[in-house]
Parts: sequence; structure tokens; C-alpha cells
Amino acid sequence: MSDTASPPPTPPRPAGRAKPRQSDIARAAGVSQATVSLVLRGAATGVVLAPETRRRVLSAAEELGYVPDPVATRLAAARNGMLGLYTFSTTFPTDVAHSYYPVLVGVEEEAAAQGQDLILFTGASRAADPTSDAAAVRRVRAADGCLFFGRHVPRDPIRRLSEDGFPFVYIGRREEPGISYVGADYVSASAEVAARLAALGHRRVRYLRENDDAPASTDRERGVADGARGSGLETDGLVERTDGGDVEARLARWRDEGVTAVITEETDTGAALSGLTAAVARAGLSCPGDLSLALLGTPAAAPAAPVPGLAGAISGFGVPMREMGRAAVRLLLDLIEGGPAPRSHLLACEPVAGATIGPPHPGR
Amino acid sequence: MSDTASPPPTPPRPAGRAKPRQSDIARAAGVSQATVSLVLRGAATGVVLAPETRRRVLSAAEELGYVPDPVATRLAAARNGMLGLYTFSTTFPTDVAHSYYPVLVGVEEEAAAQGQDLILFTGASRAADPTSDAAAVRRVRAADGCLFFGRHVPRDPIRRLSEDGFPFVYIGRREEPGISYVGADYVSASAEVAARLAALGHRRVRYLRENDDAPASTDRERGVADGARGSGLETDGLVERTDGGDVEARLARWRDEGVTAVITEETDTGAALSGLTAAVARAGLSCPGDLSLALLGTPAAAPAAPVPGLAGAISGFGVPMREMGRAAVRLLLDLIEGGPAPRSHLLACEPVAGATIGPPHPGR
DNA sequence: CTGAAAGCGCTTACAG
DNA sequence: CTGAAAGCGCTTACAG
Repeated sequence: MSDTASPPPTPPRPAGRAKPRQSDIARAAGVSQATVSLVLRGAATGVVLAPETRRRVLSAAEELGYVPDPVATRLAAARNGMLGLYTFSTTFPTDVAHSYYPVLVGVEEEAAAQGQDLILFTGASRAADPTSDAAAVRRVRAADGCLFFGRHVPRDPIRRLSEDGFPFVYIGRREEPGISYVGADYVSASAEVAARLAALGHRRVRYLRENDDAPASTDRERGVADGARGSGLETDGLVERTDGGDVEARLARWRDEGVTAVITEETDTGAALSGLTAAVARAGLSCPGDLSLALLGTPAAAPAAPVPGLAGAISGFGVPMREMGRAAVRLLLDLIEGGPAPRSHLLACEPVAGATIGPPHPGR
Repeated sequence: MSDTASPPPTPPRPAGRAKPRQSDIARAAGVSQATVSLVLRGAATGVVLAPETRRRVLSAAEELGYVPDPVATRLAAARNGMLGLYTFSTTFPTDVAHSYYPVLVGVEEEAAAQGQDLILFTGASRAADPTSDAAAVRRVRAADGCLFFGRHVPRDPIRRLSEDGFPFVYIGRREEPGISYVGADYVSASAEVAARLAALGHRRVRYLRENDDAPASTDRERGVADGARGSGLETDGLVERTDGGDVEARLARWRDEGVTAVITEETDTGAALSGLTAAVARAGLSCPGDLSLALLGTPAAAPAAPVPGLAGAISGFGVPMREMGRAAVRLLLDLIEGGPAPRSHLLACEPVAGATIGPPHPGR
């Protein structure tokens, strides 16, 4: 760097040698800039160029080391090739890191396969108040379309997006009409778990669900109830919520009542499961020795250490998070490309045999 | 070479009502589009607007749900408030999912704190051939600057970026001169592990490293060698590579040779560690009962089930991935804002006591 | 203090 | 088959 004194009057443009543009190629090849564009975009446009023109342009491009400017390309094409991913959660990412990640993996895989980049919108974490939520959601429009993920969602900003015809897809089932989503079939999978317990001989079971009215919770409760009814499990007192008092005390009570199996659900916080396994450990019980334990959903993370009282992996079902991510990207692209009607998919969950359920062993 | 493969595919315009632009605001507020731009960019430009004009513009923008188009902004201003993150790896993300995620968390946290959005550039996964690598790397210019992450890197596309003055930072130490990076101080941390073993009384140790010449591997080997030399460990035959034959056979041989501790390294695939722990389990050995085991780096994932033969968490050191992500974002912003000379940081690694090293117990 | 104009590098009708 | 023109949505001198 030789000249030190006064900085050049130039704007903060990055240094470096000037990059050749289409107009440079045009000059070199003796054609118009538009023709250069046509040649370089190849057969994509269906336009047929004279072979000689084509050759001249290509060799000039080669000669000059031309590289298309992705920013200009995107501006002119009216699509920026970017998909948004917006996650709602109170404390992203620490608490929900593990439930978020598999979805992100699926989204990223499919986006890559489709040649799309991803914009991660992170505003959700900071949204202490609803108005900043609105502002955060609005930014999503910077992408061609957006994926939303999270149990809870600010309704107004989303409705606004919907009214404006901005393409978006939820990951997870939604109640709102006219909204596209890709969800998991919790109802069927949960019913299957109840039926599995019944088949092992259980009759009196408890379902401990989170105190939360997200569709994922509602669906699971319905599945458990349906499954219990269909397979001969007792349905009285079947469902309890996590806000119903101390888990350890309830566990003791359940054992007194002759409950032989407990089902709980996995949500982004993992609170219901961790409360329950802690209570099991403190009570000195083991699963499935003393009590069968089933989980509706994939455990957020493999436990760092073996969980006292559990014989191994928890029985239940797994949520196809990665595939949900992939399917959501495909659906979003359909929407962006003008797919008219909102559509939705429900993906099947995979049963997990696990090691925590077995034949009933009535307590005391 | 001229290549025509530029994203995105091509256009049907998105359905629905168009996104509001500055000209819409201008019409609503009764001012020119240029004035809207001036108002919206705030005091950044130093231009002073009449408070009343400013108010009208801002409220019209709010009303219409205006969001600046990042692509247009970047084309016109060479700055769009977005940072790129590009990951190189042959098989992202399945194999390296867990090593990738903590870095992403750190990057995302710091980006959010600095008011920057993040673009995840996908496509590294598909790069079977080098030319598509080049095209993929080029897309990175859609951001103001970019973070690169991964053990291996296509040199040419990167050099090109560098020549053009595009700001970027590596996460992980690089050898190439003139490239900014944020790395981990593997040399010191690895030396400390060797010294820790020596202090426990070990003399004959093996270091099993991956057969891979990334700086992260090179640094660890150097640290182990330095540490061994400095602490009185034998250095003859200290280092072996994973391509040196069946691990189980080698383990038996080591025991015959009187080796009392084995060190290995964690990389994105986790191959060296998983091979070693499997061999330990099959040989019916336990750590640290029969053999001390140390790991250079954070295990990719907590094992799904307790690993047979290991008394608990593996001893060694942890890599501050999250903090590396954060530091890389800060450095990148410095570069973007005109920081002239490339700079680099090396972050300290945290020793992990773990439960797999102890005093030497010579085999047979 | 604000408008009119030029331009970032490209794509895409529309004429010829 | 190819050129001239308009435009993607913004920023930034430059006039008034």
C-alpha cells in the first residue's frame, strides 16, 4: 500500500480489481449486453442464438474471467433464492436447541437440494413484548417465502402476512384455516402407544401432559384418549396436566391407585419428561420393573448420563422432524411458484420400541 | 471460465399482493421515493429531514408493512446487514451435525446481538465436483461478508474472494497467509493433556490421530508431541494414524508394549473416538481401570447409551465452539467496517477432568 | 430541506 | 436471431 495520506474520496466499496461485467463482454464480443445475458443464461430461456455469436460471447467471457454477480442476478430475477426460517420460542436457542436442530437439518438439506439459501430470522429470541414480535415477523418478507416453527405463534403478524399473500408454511399442525403446514400425525402415533400398553396387559394408565394448548399437545391427548378407548384401557382419570401439583406426590398416589404405566409427552422444553424421570429416580423406582414409562415424541437430547431407574431408551414414538423440515421446504417452494391453494401434510411418526415398557407390575 | 449455472432457477413471480416498496410509501406520504430512502436509512446519512416529512414517511412505512429488500439494498449500497455462513463438508449435515451446531448457536447469538441477519449458504453438501464448489462459494457475495467453517476448503474460490476484497473469516485456524480466522488453541490444550497423563505417572502413551491434514489435526499432534517431550512421556512411537490398520489389533499390541494411556482426537466425523471405544468394549477393557483414555476435543454428541468400558465422561479438553462462533462474527464485522489488516484469534480450550484417566495400570 | 436523475449488474419482454 | 429499452428496489450525488 503506497499512498497513505488522504483516503480516496471513494465510498466504502470493497477494494480489489474491477470485476468484468456483461457489458465488458459485450464490448469485447461486439454484441449487446442483452445478448451476452441471453448467451450466458444458456438454454434456460429457450432462446436460440446463432452459434457463432454464442461462441464469441463465451470465449470473451472466458477470456475476461467473467463471473455473474449474484446480487444483481437476484434483483433482476425478482426472486432472491432465499427462504426464511423463523423460530418462535421464548428462549432460543439454549432451551430448545435440540428440538430445533433436527428440523433445521431437514430444512437445510432440502433447501440445498432445491438451490435455495436460507435466512435465519433470530428476532424471536428477543421478543419480550408483542409489538417487537410484529416487527420481527415483518422482516421475514426479505425472503421469497418463510417457514415458521414453534409451538406458539403471534397470530396478528402472521395473519397480516397471510392477507398480503406472502407465502409461508408452518412446521407443525395449525388450527387456523387457510394456513399451510407440515405436521406430524400425533393422534395416530399416540393411540398406538396406548394400544401397545394395553396389549402388554396394562389397564390403568396415566397420561401426564404439559399444561399447554398447542396443537401438538391437543393431538396427543386426543390420540391417547382414542387409543385407550379403543384398546380397553380405563379412561377415567387418564389425563393429568403438569400443573396439577408435585410430580413425586402424584407418582406415589398413582402407584397407590394401581397405575401400572405412565405416558408423558415431549415438548420443546422437555419439562414433563424430566420432571417424571426425576420423580421416578427419587422414588427409587425402575422402569419397566416397577412401572412402564412411555414418551410421546423424540427425547430432546440423549441424556448425558444414563438416567437412574430407566433400563434404556424410552419407549414411545419418534417425530420425523428432519422429514418435516424437508417437506416444509418443498411445500413452500410450491407456494412461491404460484401454487394456489394452501395445502398441508401430516407425516407418520415412527414407533420406538425402547426399553421402558413391559408387562404391568402393580405397586404395593 | 464463464459459468452459466447461477441461482436461482427462474421466475414466476410470487402470487399475492406485491411487497410494499419505497415508491409505495412515497405515494402514500406524498414525497419522492428518494426522500423515503433518506428517511428510512435514518441519521446514517447525516441528512436532516423536516420532522413532519419524517413522521409521515415513517407512519406510511409502518402502515404498509414495509421491509427493505436486502438484495436491492446490497446492489445499491454494497451493504445489506446480512452475514453469510458457509459450511464445507463432504456430507453436511448428517455426519457433522453435532459439531456444526454449537458454532451456529454462537454465530446466531452474536449476529442477533449485533443486529445482523444470517444467511445460511447451503450447497456445500452437493459439491461433488470442484466447479460447483466455485459457483456455491460465489453466492456468498449476496451477504456483506461471510464466515467459513469446515476442516477442508476449496482453495481457489476462496482465493478469488480474497483477491476481490470480499470480507470473510474462517472458523478454525488456517495456514494461508492473509486470511482472518478464529481458532482454538489446540497446541496448548493438547500439551496439557499429555502433561496431565505424565503427572498421573504414565510414561508410555499412544496418540491415535485421524488421517487428515487439517490444521486442527496438525496442531493437536504438535501439542501432544510438545507436551510429551516437556513432561517426560516417551516420544518414540507416540503418534499413530487411523489408517494404520485394525484398531482392535493395535490396542492389543499397545497393551503388549506396555502402553497405559491412549489419546485420540475428535473431528467432525468422530471416527477415531468411536473406533477406539468400540475396540475397548470388544476387548472387554475398562477405562481408566485397564487403560486411561483421553480425547482432544468435545465429543460430537453425548452417547445415546452409556459406552461400555467407560467410567463416565471422557477426559481431555473441550473446544469453545460457541465462543468461536461469537468471536468470528465480531471479527467479520470489523473487517466489513473497513478494518484493514486481516487479524486472527486463538481461543483457549477448557480442560475436562472426566472419568477416563487415572494412574497407569500396565496390561498383562 | 426535498426532488429528479443516474446507476448498481443483471433479466426480460418487445421490436425489428 | 439480436438490439434497444425498461425495470428489479434501492442509494447517492446533484440540483434546486
